[in-house]
Amino acid sequence: MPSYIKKCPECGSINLFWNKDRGEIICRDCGLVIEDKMVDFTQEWHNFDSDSSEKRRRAGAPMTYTQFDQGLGTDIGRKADLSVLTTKNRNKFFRLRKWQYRISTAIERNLKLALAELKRVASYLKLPGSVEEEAARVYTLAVQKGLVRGRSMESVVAGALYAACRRHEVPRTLDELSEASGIEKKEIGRTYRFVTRELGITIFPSNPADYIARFSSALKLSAETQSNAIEILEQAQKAELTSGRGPTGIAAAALYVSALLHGEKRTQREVADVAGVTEVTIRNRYKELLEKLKLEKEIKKLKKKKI
DNA sequence: AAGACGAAAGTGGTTGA
DNA sequence: TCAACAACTTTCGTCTT
Repeated sequence: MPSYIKKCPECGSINLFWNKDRGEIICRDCGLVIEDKMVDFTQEWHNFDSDSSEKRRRAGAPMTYTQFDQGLGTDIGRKADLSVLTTKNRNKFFRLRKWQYRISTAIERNLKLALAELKRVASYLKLPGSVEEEAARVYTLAVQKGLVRGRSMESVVAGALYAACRRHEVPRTLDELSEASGIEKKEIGRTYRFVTRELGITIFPSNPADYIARFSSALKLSAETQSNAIEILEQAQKAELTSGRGPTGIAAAALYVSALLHGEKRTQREVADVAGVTEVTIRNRYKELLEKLKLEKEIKKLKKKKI
């Protein structure tokens, strides 16, 4: 314990605890971290939760993936009878072992960095643990296939997360991923497509209904409006208005109509912002919805009532 | 004054030769 | 590999409330 620290500046307690591994000095009474001199490379892993079991899980999952890697790869052993080999073959043997060592440590190092980044982005987006794990798995596979080469680690992480979100039906838009990871939208899209294609991951086109809940709460709309929006979406799907169109645009338009019908009017601008599309797109989808779903009457009725 | 609407031109991605 | 194409965006002017 450094001598210049005598008591906790927060509560005055002298009951201090020095965690040498972490380089922290912690007050046992109020929990304040008084000193953390040591550079802590595991920082992000702890920043976002206080729960200790969570901490362990965070550290645990990546290790299983690195173990998993060991399980797949075959180690070049040390106990072979080298005397039966020719000099040439013996040199080859040593060379191979050296290379394997280099490659496996490189992969591990990359994984550690990448998974820390993945945690950071995932918790920024408040993604559930299952998605995070899936993304970690996808990323690990990508590393093993050498898909990261020539691409930035961060963009592959973002792509893996995007894929995991889609698979678990908790889609985030590319814009959100982009904001969280600091990678350009098109770059994420590109690595996403590349990685899923190379790994043979098939992903169904995302369902507009998956977006409704999130957009709806962002706009502070009622539950009825939300469920009605989903009904509108189902009708739209039957009328084949959804194929080929951006799911976010459709979701936004359905929500916009539903809000109108429930007297919770939001401007096109507001809806467009949370959905990450433009007003124009909402207008186009909105127009189609009105035409095909016979909703004009209802809208007109509403207008008359107000006048 | 703000929102809604629509036209026109531009962008990035997919598809089919 | 390139051009055609559809969806979407941006921009801007006009109409409505």
